[in-house]
Amino acid sequence: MIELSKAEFEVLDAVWLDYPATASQVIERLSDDKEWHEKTIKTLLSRLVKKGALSFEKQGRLYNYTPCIAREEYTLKESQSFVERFFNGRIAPLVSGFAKSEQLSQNDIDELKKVINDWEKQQK
Amino acid sequence: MIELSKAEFEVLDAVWLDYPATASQVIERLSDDKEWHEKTIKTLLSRLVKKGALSFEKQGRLYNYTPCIAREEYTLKESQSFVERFFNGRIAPLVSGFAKSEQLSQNDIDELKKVINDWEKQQK
DNA sequence: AATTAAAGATTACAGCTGTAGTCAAATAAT
DNA sequence: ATTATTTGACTACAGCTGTAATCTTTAATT
Repeated sequence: MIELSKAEFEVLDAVWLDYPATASQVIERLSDDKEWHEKTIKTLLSRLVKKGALSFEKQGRLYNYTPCIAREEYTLKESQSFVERFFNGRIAPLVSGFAKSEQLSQNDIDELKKVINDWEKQQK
Repeated sequence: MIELSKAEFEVLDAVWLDYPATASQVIERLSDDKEWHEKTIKTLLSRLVKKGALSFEKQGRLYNYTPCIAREEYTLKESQSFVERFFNGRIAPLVSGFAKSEQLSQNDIDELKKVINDWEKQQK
């Protein structure tokens, strides 16, 4: 699995919003939340290319970046390894921790029920 | 929040198994799964002390290490920040990803149902 | 008492990370 | 055409990480 740092992931996330995207578009998208210098973001874009998370095509002197992986695929793999490391691969203890510390809303519960329901339907 | 690297967490996890624990006990506990050199583990123990994750008391020339945080507390904080970063703070999409990719067993589902049930009871 | 062994402290070192600055080439502006 | 600007490439640098080796002190052995 491609290993990305937190900062790299946030930049990739900005590309996932809509792509292909140029460096300046990515910089624009990140400008609200982040205090990053333009150069910083460009460095991170380069590192993402080097790591194989982004590809690009030249459009004149600009680069048009496109993710090499789907967000869902990446987050799933990260989730798996997270749950493996912290909870021995079991997901319920993670959810349980949220529940115990009042981190769950009724909406979360409803969503979880739906996931369970869909799963059960899937099993026929 | 104390930031720990993966390797540091694994060493701390070995201390959580039973503590206070000496360095050689920790080394022993890790010897099955890990190929780590004794020196490596001692380095990680020192770094955990420096980061405030472990404290120790001298017992003669040995150190007896004790965690400064509970495992549940640490994993909860990590879970929160994980879910925040990858799923905008919502837990259901994480579970949903597991479901879609056939990562859930009937047992996981049963455990999740129990968590939901307990939560609902809690809300009276 | 002298020697050896073991524990922790200190040092090492390359690769990753956050966070840019500088440089060279291409383009836009005058 | 010349100059200024913008883009991406390359360079920088300290702190974190993985992975130990060496040094110092203290305890165990002979």
